[in-house]
Amino acid sequence: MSAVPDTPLFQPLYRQIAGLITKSLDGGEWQPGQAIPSELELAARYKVSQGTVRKAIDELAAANLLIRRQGKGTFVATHAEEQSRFRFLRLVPDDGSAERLSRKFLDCKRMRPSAEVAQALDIPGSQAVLQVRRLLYFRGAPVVLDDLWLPLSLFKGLTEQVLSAYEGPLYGLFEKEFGVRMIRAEEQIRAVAADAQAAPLLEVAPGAPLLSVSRVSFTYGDRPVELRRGLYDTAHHHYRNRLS
Amino acid sequence: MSAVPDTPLFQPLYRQIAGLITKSLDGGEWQPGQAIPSELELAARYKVSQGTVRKAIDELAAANLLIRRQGKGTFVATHAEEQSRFRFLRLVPDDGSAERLSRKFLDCKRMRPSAEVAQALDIPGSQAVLQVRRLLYFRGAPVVLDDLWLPLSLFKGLTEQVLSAYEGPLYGLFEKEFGVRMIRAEEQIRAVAADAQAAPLLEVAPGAPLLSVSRVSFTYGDRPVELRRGLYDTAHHHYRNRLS
DNA sequence: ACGCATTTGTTCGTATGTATT
DNA sequence: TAATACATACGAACAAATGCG
Repeated sequence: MSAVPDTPLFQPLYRQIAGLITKSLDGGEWQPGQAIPSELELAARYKVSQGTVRKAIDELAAANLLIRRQGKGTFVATHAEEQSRFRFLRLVPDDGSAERLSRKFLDCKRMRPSAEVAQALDIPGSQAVLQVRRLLYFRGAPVVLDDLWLPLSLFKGLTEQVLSAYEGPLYGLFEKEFGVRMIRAEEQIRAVAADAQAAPLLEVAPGAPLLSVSRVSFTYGDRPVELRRGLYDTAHHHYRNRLS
Repeated sequence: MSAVPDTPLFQPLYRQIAGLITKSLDGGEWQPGQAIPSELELAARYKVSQGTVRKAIDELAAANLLIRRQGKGTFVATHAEEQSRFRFLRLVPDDGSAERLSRKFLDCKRMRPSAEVAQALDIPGSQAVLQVRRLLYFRGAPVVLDDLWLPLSLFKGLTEQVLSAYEGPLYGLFEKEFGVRMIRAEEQIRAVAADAQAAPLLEVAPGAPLLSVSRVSFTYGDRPVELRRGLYDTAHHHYRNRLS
């Protein structure tokens, strides 16, 4: 007969600390790639033991918000490093070769969001979004056609020139220039037939089977900040996934 | 100029303990669904502190080999529970409804493995395998056509009758009747066109886009024990994936 | 090349809280 | 209510990696 609240009010101390650290990350107190204070410093700051801070950091490291490096410190995760480049891009060539990929931006325009886009981004239909269309090339051949929708309020100043000028992963640009950090995403994958618009861009026959990948990316606090819809030509590549 | 061994010989104590626990799991000392000894008992058995046992169990629980339940004990993970039923089946209906699924076994025969199958299962081409073909129905409509290849040596006595008689997930049958426990899997996903064989079974037009999912499942020690190739009709369902 | 300080990683011990039976 | 088991929290000590002087 005891009341069981849906959202428990009393969290263990280490989880409260994890929440405070997350709030500091969200607030920009520590920048991506930089070290956060040492465990002993944080313990003093929050008036808890080092072990409690350790457990809080363990959680955030498991969620890929932080990266621990023995002897050096604990660092804010970043998309700007080579290591994390394939954390969100799961398409790999069938022969396992490490191809370098290039890209081309086809379009970048502001627009009113469709109902679907507005719902995915959790914004009112009256709030403008930016739509970006791009092609990814593996070894010179087009393999991925991506459409991105971004809330304009978070990405003021993003233009095709800015996109084309930046080297490196898009999420690196987002976190560096706009302070928007992607920390997780949900994808919906299905097989579709290439339509008249996509087929020539991907250089496949109309009706050819393509992988459709819809992704909503989230920042701190599970706030959606990007909707992405990709069409993958999987003739010589596949989407790799690990179940555990 | 110091030698850096590829496989470090000296592992931390908690990881050695995790290895010993895994060996006991592999050896069948504790059965799926059953509780393993308490942390204090294990600490006494291995002559280490409770904290070290905790950290070892933490690792194995994170890898879904064990499940902790406060106040009750730590249990060997099992595929026989409703909760874990969708750990390996990632296909969900677009409308989010919780449909019940049924199935039908079309075939079950022993055969020599193709080169591809033998390589995936890491067995010699001379060692026979079992091939199983089945259909999964969501709400009465065929949605998944699966082919499974299993090493005959591990699944002696598996017949279409045994398969049809068993209620519940296939991996539950495998662990209960054959002592083979799937603990992780690698999938390769692509879009393909329905061929003349698959199209009528899935009740789609020939050439219709289908999701192709190739899976290799592993048991303890990363030993592959199943190859599976599924064709999913994603007209009203999608493959759900979480990136983090 | 060496030693030292710093930081995270490992291990132990103890006490208390919470969930289950 | 009591016993058991996992969960939380603190403290201490040493190991291992790193970087600096």
